[in-house]
Amino acid sequence: MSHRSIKERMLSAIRPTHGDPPPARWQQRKSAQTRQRLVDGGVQCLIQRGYAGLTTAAVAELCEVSRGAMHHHFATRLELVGAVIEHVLYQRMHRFLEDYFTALKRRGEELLVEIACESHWQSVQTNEYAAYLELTLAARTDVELAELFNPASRRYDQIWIGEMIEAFPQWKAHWDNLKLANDVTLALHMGMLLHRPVFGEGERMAQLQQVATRIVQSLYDAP
Amino acid sequence: MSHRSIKERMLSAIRPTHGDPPPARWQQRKSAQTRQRLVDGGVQCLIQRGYAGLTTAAVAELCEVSRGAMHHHFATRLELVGAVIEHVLYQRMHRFLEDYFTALKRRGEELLVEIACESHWQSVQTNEYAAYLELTLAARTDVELAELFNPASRRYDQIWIGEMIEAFPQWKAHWDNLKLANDVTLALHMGMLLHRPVFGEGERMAQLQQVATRIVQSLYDAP
DNA sequence: GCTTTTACCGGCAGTCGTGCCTGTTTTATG
DNA sequence: CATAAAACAGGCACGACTGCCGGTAAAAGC
Repeated sequence: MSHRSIKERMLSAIRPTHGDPPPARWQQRKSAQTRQRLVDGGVQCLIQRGYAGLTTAAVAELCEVSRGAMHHHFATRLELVGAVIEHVLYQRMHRFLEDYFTALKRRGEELLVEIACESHWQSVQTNEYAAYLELTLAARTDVELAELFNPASRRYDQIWIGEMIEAFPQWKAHWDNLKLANDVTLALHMGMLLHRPVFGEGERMAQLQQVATRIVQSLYDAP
Repeated sequence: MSHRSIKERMLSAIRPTHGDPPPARWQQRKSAQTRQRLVDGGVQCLIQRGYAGLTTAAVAELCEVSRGAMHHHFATRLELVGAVIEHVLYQRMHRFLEDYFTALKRRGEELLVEIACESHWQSVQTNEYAAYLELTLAARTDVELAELFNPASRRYDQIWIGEMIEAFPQWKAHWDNLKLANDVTLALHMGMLLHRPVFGEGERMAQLQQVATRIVQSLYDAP
């Protein structure tokens, strides 16, 4: 299976399911466009001001949309949050796959482990991931959000795991190692990101990234 | 240097600096007591409802203290937050050292690496750490908090690094490895904790903890 | 062409958190 | 005992956010 089709399949599995039929009418097109603007605005708020700052008023102002229109598209704050969650999860996967396959094509498959680790560390430092992180963190103390986000997050994980073997056929022999390497990378990179204010961005962080790569490599080489 | 004195020195370096002179008068004692109750209440709020839920009203109600008394001890919300930060950092170190030295004494020094990794993973799952985590996360998007918390957090890191070599004299030969092992553990455990809603608490997490220990052990054995 | 639907507007009441302020009680001081 | 200084109580005004509702203009349906 080609890179392109793997990527497409993974993305379509996580794609937001709002207006699947392509909007034919003018009005619907404009509506969908406004809706998307609002979701993007929600993501922006999330990144810049955190989940607590993701407020209907702030989003409306940021998007230059009236509060009435806001309410028309998303009757309640949580409804907007739901759309933001879907969008963020989609964007996160999109961003990683984009980077990963581009780098893979450019640098060659023999550097697979190194490229995967680097791409993931890069993807963790994007705005898309910042939004995802913010939701993860807020869901720890906000039960309403948790009920909405955690199932979505687990579903993301399941899709990811399920498709990973397609993207990394080299690992087929030691499937458990791949899963473990994945989990280590996810956890370690999130921890590294959150420790940035303490660790800084210099040598200390570079060494950690080196360790991350070494672990994955050893799991790749091991039986 | 004995375990006890190392522990005392580390703790005194991070101890909250409010009423250093021991309160002699009745009134001052009661005042300090109420203040401490409020700080504890703030930590509770932080754990249960997140940083956004750490509100003066909530703390006052939780502690059964009037809003007036609240204002008397902490004129502004941020003032309370400052006290909470100091207390949380102190408690975090206290909790880890308590667990670590207890386990070390009980199970013997030859299991040092294993004990240290386990103790840290345990310490990460406590309420004290949950409060620390909540502050770390909130500081990402709240500039006011960041200005207060990040310096304190860095100071904690410096004290920790500086004293670590006293607590682990076996590592003196490869000081860099100790620091790296420490950083890996910090980052990985935080990431693991945050991935708990996705990873669950079963085999998947246990394997990660095993990897963490293995990394530290290999850094310990390596030159 | 007329009606219905749809997208959008702006205001209103209710809730909550904050900071401040004026009293009241209790303890220390001379 | 008088006075000052604390610890503490509770009310008030302000601002922010939420959810909802009546109204308008444009597009869709018949």
